[in-house]
Amino acid sequence: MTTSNQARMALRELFPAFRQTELIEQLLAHGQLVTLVQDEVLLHVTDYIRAVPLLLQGALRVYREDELGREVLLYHIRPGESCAMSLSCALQDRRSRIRAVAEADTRFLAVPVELLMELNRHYPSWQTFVALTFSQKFEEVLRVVEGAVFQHLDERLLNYLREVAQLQGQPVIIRSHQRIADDLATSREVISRLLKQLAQDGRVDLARGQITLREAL
DNA sequence: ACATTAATTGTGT
DNA sequence: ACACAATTAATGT
Repeated sequence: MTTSNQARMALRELFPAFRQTELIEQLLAHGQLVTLVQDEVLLHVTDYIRAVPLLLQGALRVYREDELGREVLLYHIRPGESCAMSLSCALQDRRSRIRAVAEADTRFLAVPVELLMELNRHYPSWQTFVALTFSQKFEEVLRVVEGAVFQHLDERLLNYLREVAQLQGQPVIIRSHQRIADDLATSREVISRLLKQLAQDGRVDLARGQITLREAL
């Protein structure tokens, strides 16, 4: 089967940590290939997590959301990576309080939670991968915390724009000021004013619903 | 092509 | 943060 072979190749390439062929075959046998278009919502706050994603292509952004509405961008998941929160939830059989959205057109292998214990028991390279995922995502969350505490908002905004541009592989970001404000947990007016500053400084070009970063990716 | 409406962005307090 | 103005895009006729 072509899709299955493509997935096999992608897994080998992107997850070199999975040494054993048998592990890869297990993942392919029980996992489900999922494709998302840009901005498609993969997971709502109230959802139970039924699978752990292994990213093959594109990117997911993961938010933590509180009781009513306020949300924080936690981290991104790129090809070759997985999601610490879904692993954590699967492990504890708890609800996620998390929202996941496709940052670009995205493809991943969804590994059902029932399989996780099994993988842990039999495959040391899986255990290593899980540990690595936790450590990686922990670092990313720390960076968010650092940013929130130490950095000024204009720097955070620039970093945000750079990250988005990089993830989707082009400097043109189609996104309203409101959306950005939500991602950075601030108000739309503030973002509008900062963006105007950035435009005056020649760092971005602005158009309605669209921001272009004037620097190399 | 024109008018109407909705969405986004700008600005003063 | 809120209120409102101004601008631009989308939609219907």
